[in-house]
Amino acid sequence: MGIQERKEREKEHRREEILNAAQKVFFEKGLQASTMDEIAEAAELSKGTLYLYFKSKEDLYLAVMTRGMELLQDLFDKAISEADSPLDQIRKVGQAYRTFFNEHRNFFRMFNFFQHPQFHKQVSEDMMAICQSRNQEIWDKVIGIIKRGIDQGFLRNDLDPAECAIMLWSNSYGLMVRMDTQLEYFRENFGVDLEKLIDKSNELLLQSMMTEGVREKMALSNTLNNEQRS
Amino acid sequence: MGIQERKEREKEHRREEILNAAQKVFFEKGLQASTMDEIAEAAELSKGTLYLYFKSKEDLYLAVMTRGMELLQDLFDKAISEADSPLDQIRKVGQAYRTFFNEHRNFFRMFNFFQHPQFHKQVSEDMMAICQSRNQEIWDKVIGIIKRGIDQGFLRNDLDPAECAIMLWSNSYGLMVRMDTQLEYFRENFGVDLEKLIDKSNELLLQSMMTEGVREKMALSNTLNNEQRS
Amino acid sequence: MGIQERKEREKEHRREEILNAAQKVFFEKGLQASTMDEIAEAAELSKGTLYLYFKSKEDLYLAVMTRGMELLQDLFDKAISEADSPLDQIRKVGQAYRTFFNEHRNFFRMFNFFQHPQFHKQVSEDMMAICQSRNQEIWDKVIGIIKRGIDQGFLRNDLDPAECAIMLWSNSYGLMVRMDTQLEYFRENFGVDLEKLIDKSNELLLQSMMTEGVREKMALSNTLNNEQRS
Amino acid sequence: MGIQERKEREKEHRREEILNAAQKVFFEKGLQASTMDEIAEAAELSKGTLYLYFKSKEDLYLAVMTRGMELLQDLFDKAISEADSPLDQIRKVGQAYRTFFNEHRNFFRMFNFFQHPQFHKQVSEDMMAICQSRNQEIWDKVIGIIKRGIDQGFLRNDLDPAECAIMLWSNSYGLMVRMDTQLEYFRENFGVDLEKLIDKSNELLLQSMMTEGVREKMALSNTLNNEQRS
DNA sequence: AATGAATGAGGGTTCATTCAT
DNA sequence: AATGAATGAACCCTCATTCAT
Repeated sequence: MGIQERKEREKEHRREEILNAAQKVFFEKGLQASTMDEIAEAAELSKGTLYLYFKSKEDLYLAVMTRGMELLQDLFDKAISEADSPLDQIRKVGQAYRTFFNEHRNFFRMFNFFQHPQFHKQVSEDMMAICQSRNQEIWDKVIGIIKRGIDQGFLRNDLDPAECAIMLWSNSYGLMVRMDTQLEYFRENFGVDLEKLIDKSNELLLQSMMTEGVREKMALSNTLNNEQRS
Repeated sequence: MGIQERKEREKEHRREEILNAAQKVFFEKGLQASTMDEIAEAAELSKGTLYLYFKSKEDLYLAVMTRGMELLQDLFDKAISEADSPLDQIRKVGQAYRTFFNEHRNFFRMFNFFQHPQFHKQVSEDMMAICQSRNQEIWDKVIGIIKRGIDQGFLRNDLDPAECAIMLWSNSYGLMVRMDTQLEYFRENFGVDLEKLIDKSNELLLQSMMTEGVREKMALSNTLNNEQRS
Repeated sequence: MGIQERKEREKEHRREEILNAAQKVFFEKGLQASTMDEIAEAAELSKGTLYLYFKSKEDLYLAVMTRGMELLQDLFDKAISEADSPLDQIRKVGQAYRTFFNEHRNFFRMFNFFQHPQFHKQVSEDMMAICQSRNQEIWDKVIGIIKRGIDQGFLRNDLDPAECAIMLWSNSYGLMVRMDTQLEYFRENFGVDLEKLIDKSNELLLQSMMTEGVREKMALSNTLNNEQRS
Repeated sequence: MGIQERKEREKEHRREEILNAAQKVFFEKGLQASTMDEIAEAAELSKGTLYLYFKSKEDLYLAVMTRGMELLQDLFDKAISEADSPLDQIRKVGQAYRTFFNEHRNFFRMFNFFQHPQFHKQVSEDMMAICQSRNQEIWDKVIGIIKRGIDQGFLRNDLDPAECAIMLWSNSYGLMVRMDTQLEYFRENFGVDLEKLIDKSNELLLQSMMTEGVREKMALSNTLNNEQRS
């Protein structure tokens, strides 16, 4: 048994090494421009070995994407579990998304890239199905939080939870894409700090979704906080 | 003279035909996955002929992108010139962007695609420069409108025009990407109509930027309009 | 009649212009690397027009080579006619060859290039035949001079005129090739002036072919010349 | 270990096979007119395989040239080491060059071809540098021998070793080119045996460079030899 | 399990030549 | 006579994948 287990572990370890190499190369060049040769070299393995662990280049890419999706899900799960109220959950999930964007930019870009319908035609249906299912898990999770926020009276009950989730997400997403591609342009030409703008914009949007009472309570606590600070 | 003119026209016409063919192929497969053979076949011309009109595949791609950028600029220019107030300009430009998204979806996707840093590595610096310069023209135009809106008292003067432009644009953009990729998913699972959500979300955002007076006047006129309709 | 003649002249003139252009391009890049487009552009004519005057790229190349061969023949003919003795003829022809090398280096190289058997396979048999016939005319001429030199007692009658011609020619030729490719190398590393070496070497070789009497007479006249100079 | 060595040998062997195929094709058609397809076919391998062993067509060509240069150098080295006096070295090196010309005619032609300035433009600078450095090694070697011949009193000390080397080499070279291209012409039309002419011409030239004493000693030994023979 | 040699199907681009105008 | 648009056959090189060892 022990031998078999060790072999199992070693195999898993080798798989991870290959994934690390592939991830590095894919991040740099994207799916098409990356070659199996490069990945093999980065993994310090022969090209043939890659095919023992992954059945194609695309399969490798999918495995890397899966890593990223798991990473995002973990961040979200952690945010949710650490928060002490539905409102806090929403905020922390938002922060988690921004963390993902900032600290795993390459995955953020990979996901963006993958969204393009052009891309879909170059990829097997299996891969598409897997990715979409993952994606929907995340959306279901986010919408679930908002729903709880409404049900527990934190957010206005005239709002649709799915719509709120989409608006909050898309608001962040849209600004992140801008930040990823034009951070310097806006800073230099218009003195705009996109990073702060994301925070600000998201908080404003969230407040407009809160019930009257919650908003007032929050304003009060902010005032107190500010007084304490000063 | 007539002969030369006709030849000129025919040549231009042939160029357009090639562009049409290339556009079709690029829309379907993207830059890398499209081949000159496919484009030549779509254009019903020999591959060599393509090179009489465009010096490389990339050049062809750039020409297609340029078409799209001109299209977007024209839509924006038309929107601006037809509007009768800065506020109306902002709204009409927003509508123009949504029109572009709805009626020229493939160009919208192409631009998205082009933004990816991975993509930049596969494209000449010349091409990047041209596209970025176009892009900045558009941003300058949009920010200009908002600035006028503030200067003429329609929008709150405590706001930064560039920040407003970015927020409005990114808000629409984020939702459009969602709509482009998950329209059906949200409609079927949560009954959300993304198209309406874009309108709604944009109008809300815009209102939060207006000065008190303007917002009230608008609310009044809306009431009147609604009464007239009913 | 006058009209036809003028047309004839114009046509000839146009042909010359094309040849000038082709020559320039061929000199720079050689047969294979030169394109009809380049030649057409250099001639400020359309590509199609080239084919009205020459039936192929190769044909054009042949015409340029012919020019060069005529040039060399003219130089030789002039040298021969201006000389006042067989010995002087030989010397002047040698000088003419060196003049050709120095002032029409590109033709010298073209001929060299053309000699390569590899090259022959890429060229029509017609072309080969024409060039070889020209080449033999020149050899016949040179050998003829030497023969006269022997017959009239200037050169040793135990020598074979063809052998002498070959030795003189090849001696110059071998040094010229060296000079063409390694002039700098030998000057910088060994202080050798290849140009002077050609003169010296040729004169030595020629003297070794002279009859005793002629050599003494020449030595005497050189002494006198040197005394006059000093 | 044995396995690795065998693989190493096999790989080397395969490389040689490819080189043999390439050599054959290059000899026939030259660099430009030879295609990788032809070489692959001659090697009975796929085109892709060629690129596992050589990074480009030019690299393959360079490898073939290198073979030739090594061959010539080996011949020269052997000639030098087998000779028992500087004078004998010079003679044996001359013979080695003639052997190279006779037995490796295609390499002789390849080197000629490579000298053409036109050719240089079609070849990478790296390649040029490598070939020139090889070429200079040979020249240095040849000049070195002559220098020793002078220093040890075999050759006249009023002569420059580099000049002598150039004259001897170029004399042979010029006649070889003639022989390569017009052997038949001269034999049939003028009864000249170019092969013997090279020997004779080279020996004459060498004698004119010897010191008086050496020349007399040689003449004497020749007389004796001839008497013994008769 | 791991290797890495071998494959072969393209991919973008070039260019001599033709031909309708 | 002159044009120049169009062709199509190559050419060099790449790379995902396979397979014998």
